[in-house]
Amino acid sequence: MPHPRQLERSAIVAATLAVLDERGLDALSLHAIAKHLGVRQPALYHHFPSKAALLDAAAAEVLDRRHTERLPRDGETWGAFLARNARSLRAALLAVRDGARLIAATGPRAPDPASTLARIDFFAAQGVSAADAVLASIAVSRYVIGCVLEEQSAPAAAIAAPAEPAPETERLRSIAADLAVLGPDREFDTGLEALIRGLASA
Amino acid sequence: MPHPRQLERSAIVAATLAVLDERGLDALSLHAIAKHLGVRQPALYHHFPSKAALLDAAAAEVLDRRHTERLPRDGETWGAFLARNARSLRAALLAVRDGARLIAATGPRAPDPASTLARIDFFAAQGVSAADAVLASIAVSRYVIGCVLEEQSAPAAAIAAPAEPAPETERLRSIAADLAVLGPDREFDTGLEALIRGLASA
DNA sequence: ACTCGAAGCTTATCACCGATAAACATGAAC
DNA sequence: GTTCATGTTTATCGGTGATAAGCTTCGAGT
Repeated sequence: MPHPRQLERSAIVAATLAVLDERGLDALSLHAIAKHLGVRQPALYHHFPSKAALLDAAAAEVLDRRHTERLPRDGETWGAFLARNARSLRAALLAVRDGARLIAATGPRAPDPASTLARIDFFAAQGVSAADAVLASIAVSRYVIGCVLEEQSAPAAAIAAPAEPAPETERLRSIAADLAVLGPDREFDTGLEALIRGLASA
Repeated sequence: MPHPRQLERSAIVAATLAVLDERGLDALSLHAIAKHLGVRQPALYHHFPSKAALLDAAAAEVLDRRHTERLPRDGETWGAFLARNARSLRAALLAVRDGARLIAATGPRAPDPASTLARIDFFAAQGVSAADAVLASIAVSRYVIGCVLEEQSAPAAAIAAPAEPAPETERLRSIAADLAVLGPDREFDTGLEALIRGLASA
């Protein structure tokens, strides 16, 4: 290594996430990332072959760092595990600006085979077939991504505010207000718990 | 209207969807759309204030045109309606290349108040509160978007194919193969039916 | 019927993006 | 001390969304 290597992959990924939090995914440019590192833009290409590869690494970093609840615990029901796993994934995506879009934009992540098999065995020990276990896991993760995608996209203005206050819309406003007090967490949990409950009664 | 107006909003939207199907969302440029219309790129700005507005219109067009099953039928249970609605939404998104990403990229769509209230009344007639009705609808639509997003993003290579065929991975391959024969529709329906079943047993 | 104004297109151009090529610097290996 | 690969730089390319200014054509007003 002939150079003091002032640039490390991990530093670039960290800078990427910092700029992402500042500017959002749409305004995330290699120029901005390089500037954040005190470096010129083409320097990044010595560590990542393309912007897409850099975003891939950033997405993986978010999941590795924050999506911690990935393994089942002893004595846990598979439903409880799926719920815990889902909430962990959601928290990870919410922790970064445009986190869901970031994960969706990058290619499909491949969980390491060992933990996948551990999951399958964990389900099998409770009488769930491998196919059903994978189907349930997929359904839950897709629900989570769909939820966070909308949570981060919408400006939290539940139902659109129309120009003139017709009597109908007043009723909608009131319903939207009822929804708003529940909060996004409750909103998410309602669907999550329903999904898992339904998977259990298959 | 002083000019023969060779360009109509609807024609522009149609061209946008055509180019989208040819090139995909990432390669969708105003230049390509204009070329498809036999027109120069800045001409589009006389009909849409920005590319985002054009994509908004295109997304709305997809939903208006293809997501047809939006209203409940007489005598239908709310679960059956939600399932029919969800499958219609999924079909609409799948009908266009990158359909889910298109819908996700554009702002939140506001369904017209009348049909929203009709939905709520339909749920109410079966003893479901307005808040629960909206929560259920939101959960289902988010699940659908999450599903189609992954269906259109993944190259259908269920679980990643590793380089060396370790004994573990062979088991995974076999499970993945079992999953693949079920097909994406069955995969989607499994989660959808579970979600609705769970919502019903709240 | 002639003008006039504006709609709708054009050409020209801008700043910015991701990406590549080539030149330059630095430090380790011998 | 020379060599050379590594990692940076500057310069540049094609393409993007967007804006400005000019030209053409029609419809409206008198």
